[in-house]
Amino acid sequence: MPATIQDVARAAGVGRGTVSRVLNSRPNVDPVTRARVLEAIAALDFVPSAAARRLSLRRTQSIAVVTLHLTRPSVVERLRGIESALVDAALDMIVLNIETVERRDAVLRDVPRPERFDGLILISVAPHDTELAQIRRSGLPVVLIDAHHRALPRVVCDDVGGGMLAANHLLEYGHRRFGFIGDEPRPTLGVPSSRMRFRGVGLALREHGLAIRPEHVAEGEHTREFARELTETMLRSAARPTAIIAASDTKAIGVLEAARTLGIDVPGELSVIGYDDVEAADFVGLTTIHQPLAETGARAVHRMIGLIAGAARVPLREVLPVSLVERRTTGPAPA
Amino acid sequence: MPATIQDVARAAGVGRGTVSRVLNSRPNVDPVTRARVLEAIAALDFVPSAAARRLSLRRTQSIAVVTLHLTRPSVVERLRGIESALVDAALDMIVLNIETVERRDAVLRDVPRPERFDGLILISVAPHDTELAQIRRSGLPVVLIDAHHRALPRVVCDDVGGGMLAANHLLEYGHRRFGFIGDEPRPTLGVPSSRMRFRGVGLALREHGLAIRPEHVAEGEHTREFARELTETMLRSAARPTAIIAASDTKAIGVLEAARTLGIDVPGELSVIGYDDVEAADFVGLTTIHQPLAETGARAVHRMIGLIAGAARVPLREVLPVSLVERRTTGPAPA
DNA sequence: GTGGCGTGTGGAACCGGTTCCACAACCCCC
DNA sequence: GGGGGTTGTGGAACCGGTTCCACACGCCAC
Repeated sequence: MPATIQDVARAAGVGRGTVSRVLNSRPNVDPVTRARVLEAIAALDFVPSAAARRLSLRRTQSIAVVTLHLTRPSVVERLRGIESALVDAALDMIVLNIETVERRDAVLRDVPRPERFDGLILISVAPHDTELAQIRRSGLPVVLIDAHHRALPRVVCDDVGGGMLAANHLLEYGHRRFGFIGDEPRPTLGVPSSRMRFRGVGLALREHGLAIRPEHVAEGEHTREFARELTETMLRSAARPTAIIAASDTKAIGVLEAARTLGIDVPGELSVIGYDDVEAADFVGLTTIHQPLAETGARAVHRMIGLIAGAARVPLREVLPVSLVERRTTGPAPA
Repeated sequence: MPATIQDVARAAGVGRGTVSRVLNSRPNVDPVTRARVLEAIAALDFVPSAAARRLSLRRTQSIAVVTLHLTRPSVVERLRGIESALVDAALDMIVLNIETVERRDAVLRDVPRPERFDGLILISVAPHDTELAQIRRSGLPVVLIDAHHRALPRVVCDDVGGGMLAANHLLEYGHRRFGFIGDEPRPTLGVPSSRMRFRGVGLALREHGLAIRPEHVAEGEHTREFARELTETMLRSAARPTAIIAASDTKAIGVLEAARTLGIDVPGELSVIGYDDVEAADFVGLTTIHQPLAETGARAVHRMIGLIAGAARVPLREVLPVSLVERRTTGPAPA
């Protein structure tokens, strides 16, 4: 049976209020008294009850983190950044994972409860307007990661910039005909970062008076197999692209497989760029866009702590820069 | 400001005790009264405060999950199984990640606190004896996953069986000279599952009157590069093995790289088997051992729920079977 | 009619903290 | 030496649930 604040008070011969003041290092405690209380705390191996604290303070000391597809490497990496930052702040991290639309709706309905959490961090999930209204009513601070909502603080990586980076890298190699393999343009779950990367590519090309042909844009399910199929048809077309930008490494690997089965040499006849820099990208030798994923998590936690402390919600949007990692799947355009 | 049980009691014209009885569907409540209370609950959109509940019940409704290397795919997959099972049981999952020895010790010191958690699930972490004593004193139920401790309930995959499975597969292909690439035999963090897989390999070979040569066993750090280096020296030896079993897919991919740089054909001249069946194994075409990872998580949660309800700690050890996934890196032994 | 029992109910006490109020002790100054 | 301010402290009230006790009421049996 763990000791309570009352036990400590008795042992130190003081009142409960005084022990509480010592615990929270409040002023107006005589140094001698403080020492006696600390001694009693040590002697009894007293640790304040989180439950009682929460009830009394009406703060839970815990943050709900809602993830979409927990098992994706990019999500886990973000989670790691969040966990580490939350530990430093002595906040508990409660993870809620979403894999289906039903669960998404259930989670977003149940989560805005001030008596359960002090704040919400949503990864790749943006609330609908009715959900937002409910969150607002609950008074809970929210920070989005890798998601967009005009009215909520969010930490994102520069998807448009990443698309431009990829395109410019290929343009420098002299490529003129580009292909793009992306996610479904209107995902039922999650956020269209794929679309923003595509926009970045388009912007970079336009600066050179170029454009990507509609038949060289293929969007669909986030699997390797699907990407391979899409790529195979694209590469069989007459004026096939000399460079393909994929919205994820998983897709890029599908692209590489398609090239292999068609006997197209990479990077001799075709350059390929991925996105995410997952572990697999390294050993496949895939050129890709690297994002500071763990850092997005850490930044989001800092924003959250600020919001809990009452800071303003500005700047709403925090954008972290991405970088290009060149490996062995990109090279000069074929003559 | 959310409604409290007092508000409901007033609205329904009953006492707080009655509302509580209705909430917890206790007997001895008049159906008419019950209906009136439920009506009031609905009208006020009342949700009981978790904090107050916890304090009063002296139960936290949350489970601490301690992970070693959260970002490894196998760990995340287990976590997914745990999360899903905990949600079904209306328990919160609080994740604590370990990356360093210091943090390991800090987490194991802080975590056995009954006022914070109702139970502990440790993934790939086993407590020392002094830590175990402290956990025992706290009275918290513990379940280990992928970890061994003679006195604690645990859910593991059949590592020895997995090793045997791999070896038997290669024996059927006529291989006689085997190599093994494993983790450090005495890891500072974590559990020597690598060693148990090695034991399985040894057992299977012995049944055929074979043994693995000491110079064909290389153990070290869990990285691809390291595995590649170890393999290169092993493959340069005179009577090099015709089949290599790696204790993880990451290592196996290092093995494949080594073979490629030395110009050794896989599976023509060398067969390679990994362990884990991570996503990358699929697109590399790696033959590997598949483990029911998410299921270990779910099983652990069920054990935990049983323990919380007061079930006995037997059976202490629960072993889940593994299976072999044959892809393109194994084949008949060279003549 | 009355004693005994079961059922439904209100309300006090409790879980273990925090906060606020009241008050004592002391210092200082006029 | 009395009024006013500061400092340190104890203790009550509170956070919002659960649980237990006491009691009212109805029913049945003797």
